[in-house]
Amino acid sequence: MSELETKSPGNFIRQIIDGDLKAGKHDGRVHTRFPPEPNGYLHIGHAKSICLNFGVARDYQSGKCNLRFDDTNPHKENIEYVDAIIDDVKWLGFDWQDRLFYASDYFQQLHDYALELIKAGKAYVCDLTAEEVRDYRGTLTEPGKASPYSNRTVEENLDLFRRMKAGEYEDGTRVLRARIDMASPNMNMRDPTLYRIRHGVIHHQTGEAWCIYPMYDFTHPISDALEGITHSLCTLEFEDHRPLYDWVLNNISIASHPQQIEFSRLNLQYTVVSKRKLTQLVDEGHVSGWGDPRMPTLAGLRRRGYTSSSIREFCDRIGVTKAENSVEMGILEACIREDLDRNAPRAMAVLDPLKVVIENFPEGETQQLEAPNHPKDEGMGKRTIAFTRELYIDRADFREQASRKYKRLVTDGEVRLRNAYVIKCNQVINGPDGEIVELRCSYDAETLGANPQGRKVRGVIHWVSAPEGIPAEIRLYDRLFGHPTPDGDKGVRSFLEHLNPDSFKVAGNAVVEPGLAQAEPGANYQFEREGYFCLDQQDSKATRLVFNRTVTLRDSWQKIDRQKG
RNA sequence: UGGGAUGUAGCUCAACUGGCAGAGCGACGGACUCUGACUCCGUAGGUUGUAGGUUCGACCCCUACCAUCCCAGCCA
Repeated sequence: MSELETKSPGNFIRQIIDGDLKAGKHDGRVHTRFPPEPNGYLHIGHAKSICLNFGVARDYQSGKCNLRFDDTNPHKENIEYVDAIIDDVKWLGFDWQDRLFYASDYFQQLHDYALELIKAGKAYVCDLTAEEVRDYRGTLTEPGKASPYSNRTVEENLDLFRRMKAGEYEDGTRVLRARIDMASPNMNMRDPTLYRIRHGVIHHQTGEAWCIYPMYDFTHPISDALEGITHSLCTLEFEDHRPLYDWVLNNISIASHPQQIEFSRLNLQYTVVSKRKLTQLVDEGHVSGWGDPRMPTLAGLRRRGYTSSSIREFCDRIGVTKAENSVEMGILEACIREDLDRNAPRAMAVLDPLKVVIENFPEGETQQLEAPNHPKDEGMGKRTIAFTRELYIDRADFREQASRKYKRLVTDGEVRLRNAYVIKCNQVINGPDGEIVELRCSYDAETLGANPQGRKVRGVIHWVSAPEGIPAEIRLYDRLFGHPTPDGDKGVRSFLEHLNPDSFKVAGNAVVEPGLAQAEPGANYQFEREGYFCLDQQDSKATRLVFNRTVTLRDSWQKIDRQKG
């Protein structure tokens, strides 16, 4: 039953690889890499890339996938992110074996290749300020003009670059640039920056060994080549960078030449999948952190109760193409529901308790009833639940009067208590404000595991024993944004305006069945008729159980209510 | 008004590379049910962005147009 051994569906990238294999390219090897920058937590969009890269490696004979941190900008990067990313990729179910790398592992080699370019007259040290560089670059419709420093001699460039490295110059005073074509219609080819100076930052891997740091466009192709990557998969915005990727490899003495292939990033409705925006949500305190259960981060989804296999399944279902996309949240939800319906044990929890007194059940007595942990999987075993004279049902499961569509308890009506007896509501007790505070009911002792004689009971509701049940806090999460594309709405100043104020609610007076005291942190349950929940890994304590709602059950009554009421 | 890409069902993707346009999710209707869940059965939904062209035959090839996305960081 290991999903990891199941092949992912085909896509255009796998077709390219198939073709390459048939043509005998790359000595018949397939080697990919997942190259995160450790400047934030991984999100569901990264999961798409991880599943693609590691999935390809898994599905091809002797395929390999490296985990490589693209850590060339110490300003934004952080060891905390490195650790979190490692955890997340592992959790997602993938293994890079002994191939954990850092672009910073190659700083010396990168530097030496830069020297090669300088010696070949293909790179130069430029003294222009950042603004001047921008001016010289031209615009989308006008060509740029050559930097006044682009004609320095090789010797001068070598000397200047050596001194850059030696720390003789301040940040921003000089850069190393490739000499390509200032008139190229592709902006990336207008003498792109290769190295910049960064003093006073401590790199999480290399410490203070370097004060010059290579740019992505220089680092990435070389790192790929050094690792023997065959197919370098990245997102669409790097399409324009491919000529530069190839230029770098074609102009240095490196034999290997991986093939860059671009695919479209994931967009998920009712959330944002952009590290910048997620960082903003965290920094400005709109969420409790990167692992907030409402975040589309892997850490957030995990805490919310999503399983890694459901996320892998999601990635298989959405596919890989080059088309812009906007994936409905329903697909992700369908994946977790499918997983949890099959695998999560059932339990009962009352979120908004309303007291019920079974008048014809003896006071002080507890009857242990038996209930299956899963309605369709006997292998999951049984549990006992306590039935007592006083119990709780959910306030929403009672109405003084209702139409025939309402299949729950009404005054003078009957309803089945799940896994227990049929009860009848005889009397409604109101509080001083007219609020319903208690229901006086009677139970039919003949109805345990049997239908009542001569009459039909229209509904089944869940319940928990009042004296035996355990108080719990149940956190109800909903979509973080109230708009399908919060970052795509031009009618609003900031995507933050679409934050859903109801994305987090707490059912603080919930009561759960006694057996849940033994729940393991992170364990998934279906609370019958409510949804899927997991025991919170961080905040739940033996003295105060905390559950997170992962997702509700599919809800066909909502629309019925909408239609009728 | 430069360059690069992308348009197939509501959404995400298929279509053996020129041979009767399908699937998953969703929607709608029904059956079943001690979860308004699950499961099962059924229905709707397409001028394949548009207009031409090539061909016995075009989602696929050609031309033009339209729409959308990306690119002017010493970010990745």
